[in-house]
Amino acid sequence: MADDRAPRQPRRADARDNRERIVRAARAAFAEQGPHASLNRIAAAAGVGAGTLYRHFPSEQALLVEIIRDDVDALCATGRALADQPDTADALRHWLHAVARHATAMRGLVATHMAAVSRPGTDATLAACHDAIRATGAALLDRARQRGAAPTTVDIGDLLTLANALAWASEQAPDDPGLLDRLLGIALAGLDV
Amino acid sequence: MADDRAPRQPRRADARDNRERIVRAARAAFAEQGPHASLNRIAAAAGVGAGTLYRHFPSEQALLVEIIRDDVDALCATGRALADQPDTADALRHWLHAVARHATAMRGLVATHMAAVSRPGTDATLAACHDAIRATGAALLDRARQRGAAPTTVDIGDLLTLANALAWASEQAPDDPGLLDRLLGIALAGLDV
DNA sequence: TAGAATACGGAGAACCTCTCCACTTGGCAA
DNA sequence: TTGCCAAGTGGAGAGGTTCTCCGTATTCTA
Repeated sequence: MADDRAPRQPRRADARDNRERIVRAARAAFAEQGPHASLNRIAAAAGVGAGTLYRHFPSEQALLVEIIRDDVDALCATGRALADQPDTADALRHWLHAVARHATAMRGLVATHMAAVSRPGTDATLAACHDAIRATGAALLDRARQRGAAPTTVDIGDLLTLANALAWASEQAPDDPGLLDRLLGIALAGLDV
Repeated sequence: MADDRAPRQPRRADARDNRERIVRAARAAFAEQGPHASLNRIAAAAGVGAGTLYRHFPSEQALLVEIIRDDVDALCATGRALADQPDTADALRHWLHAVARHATAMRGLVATHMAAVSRPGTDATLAACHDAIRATGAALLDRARQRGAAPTTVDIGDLLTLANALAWASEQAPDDPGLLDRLLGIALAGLDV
């Protein structure tokens, strides 16, 4: 099994450069070919050897984490902005849509994320991303609840899992671009009691 | 790409025997190790060579189809039985639960199924399974609609996709056995308008 | 500028799926 | 019963994958 402790910031300038090129190549490859993009090919595209790629990112998961970190920040910012909206249920619904859309932005990311979160030994950065999303969602859900706009029994973790599941489903049917919105529409219909 | 036309019923007794042993080994392997169970190992466990496995089942998908066919029949029977129930919305809900539970019975099956259905060149038997499930669900949905117990805009295909998506999500979190029911509860809350 | 710390890269180990084809065997016609 | 041949077998191997190892090269620091 791969050792997930790799230096986050290489000391040498050339290494930082390589790391950056690998991330760029990986972003392109994952977006284009999905989760099964070959790490060997990514290394070649970045102009480095396989050993170098694995030195920087000991696993596919580590690479994905690097790629999604920025997106998560944006998602949390969106959530904070929505917290000012008067219609609390609508804000929550909007945000769950955003979460699902974010999840589908990079094919195969949802599955990796979901699989990782529910398993021990998860990458610390990934766990932090997950916590940030969860906290943002919890704030929106609490606010909706204070206005009686959401059943008190619903858990924010479940809502996020739901959004991710629907994102995954819509990934499976790339020919049906409207699917994600339709599924979210059905699933969240019961949210504003 | 594999040629999916393999003889459904071998002429020779020894071949039928081998085929059966392969299916048994595959069922055990998929249930235990999930979708990534090695076909080589399955062949070895069945006591046949890799070539023999591939002669009977040209792809992993073909093997899975063999395994789920019986389950699909049972699912459709359940659907027909539910058609007599007075509470039409509840019947539909019950059946979607059954679909989701069926989907989680064999780890990794959902993903393979979903991926296959939305792609051209799908195995004919798998397509038939899918059609049977869809028809059963459509009957239940129509009946619910006639009593005004479901929004007229909801499509049975979307409901099935939803059920499969939630099944997939619950597969990702094997430590949380109640997840599937909770997610279905949230997602179907808006169904009895 | 020299030495030490750091990073590189590609050969190769160990897996995977799937194909090919020389060989074996079961079932049927005589 | 026997012998033929279509049907079936199995494992070597092609070509892919992930990931490791370690001799070599480069950068940083004192």
